[in-house]
Amino acid sequence: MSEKDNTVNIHSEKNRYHHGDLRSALIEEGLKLIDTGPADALSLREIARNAGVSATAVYRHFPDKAALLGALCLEGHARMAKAFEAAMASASPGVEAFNAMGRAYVTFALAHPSLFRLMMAQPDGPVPVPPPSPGGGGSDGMQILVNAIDGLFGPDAPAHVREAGRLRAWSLVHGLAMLILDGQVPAEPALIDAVVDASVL
Amino acid sequence: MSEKDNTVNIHSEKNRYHHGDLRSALIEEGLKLIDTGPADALSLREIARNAGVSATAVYRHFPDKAALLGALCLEGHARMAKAFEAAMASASPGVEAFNAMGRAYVTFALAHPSLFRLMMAQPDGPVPVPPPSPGGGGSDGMQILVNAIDGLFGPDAPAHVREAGRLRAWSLVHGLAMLILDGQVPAEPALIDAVVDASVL
DNA sequence: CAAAAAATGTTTACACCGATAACATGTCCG
DNA sequence: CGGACATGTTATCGGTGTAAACATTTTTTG
Repeated sequence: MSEKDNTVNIHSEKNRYHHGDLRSALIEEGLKLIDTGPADALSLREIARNAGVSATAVYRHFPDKAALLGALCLEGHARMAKAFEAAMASASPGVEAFNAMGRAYVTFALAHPSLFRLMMAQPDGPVPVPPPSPGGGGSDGMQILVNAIDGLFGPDAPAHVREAGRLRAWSLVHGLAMLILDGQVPAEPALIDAVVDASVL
Repeated sequence: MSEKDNTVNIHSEKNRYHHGDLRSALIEEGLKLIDTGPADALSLREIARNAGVSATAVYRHFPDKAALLGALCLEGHARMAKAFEAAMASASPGVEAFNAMGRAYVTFALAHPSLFRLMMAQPDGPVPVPPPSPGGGGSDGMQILVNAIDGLFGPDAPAHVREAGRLRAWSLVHGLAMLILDGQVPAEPALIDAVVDASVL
């Protein structure tokens, strides 16, 4: 078809370029889909379909499916960081803030099961709580959490003590979240509180 | 081929029936395969292929892929129970035995990553540590673990205290195992000890 | 401004997967 | 022997991720 009919095809704010920026659209659709089903049911083709584009178009923006999922993880970590900051803000400093953080961790996992799973299954992605290993990056605003934990142990506690405490707390909330997500433990708020509130003992 | 050459085809202890019991062979091949790769790469077709049988033959013994995986989980739980009993046996009763148990949990997870993941992802399967929910079955020899935990809290401790302690300990070791399996935390034995040995604090 | 270059999207194709249906074969029991 | 049954196979379907070749649009450049 060499003739254009009536539609302007110069980029009119919404129909710019070929699609308008795909890549963002793909990430958006991906996030929308991943919250409505198991993580392994998330297919590249379905994301593309929902974005109104051919399956192989995805490969112009991501080298493969894993890369697209990686982008979803990144956005997920940003959201989790926001949830942490909010929890941190609405609690007085000290143990209370620490527990609020733990609750926020579990709450986020339960609210976005597949996304959470995906985030944690990304071995090279950012990490919510930096492990005691050298060079463990740590994600966006998570320094807040680290500071909170370090504060609990006192600023003069040896590094390895603070690090072990960090890992212990992380393991506890992570394990609880996973067990609930996998259906091994019921999602009763009382249970969650009982575990989380003991995380610093 | 209407003639049989030399092999007897009456069931001679090993070549009985069509295959000699498939189903067991499938489970065996499945367990062999799942320990040499990621869990989601475990395909029904590959298991059948390795068992020297057509893909659809599987459906004579399992209604679908999930059922076959379920059978793998069952065997996995049996093995984990064995590991627990061994750990329990080689430690003096009390806190020491309890910590040995936690270490055994993490050790099993690291030794059989995909199988462990599969076992834990089975919402309806047996559960290594019965959660505080009513009717939580608990797997094979796991009553030993429950008894050990209950012993730590004293026999006169309220039920909900013992149950919360159980869930806390389980969450801790499970979270640690998962974080290591997902590559979020390095698998350093010192770290594992630091976390596990604090599980009853 | 026009033509070359780059970016973006589509069609086609392949190998793999889980699952169903129809068919073939071996085994057991009357 | 001969049917009834259990078991295994082939053919096929819709689904997936991905690569190759092609088409189109935007950008860049002479």
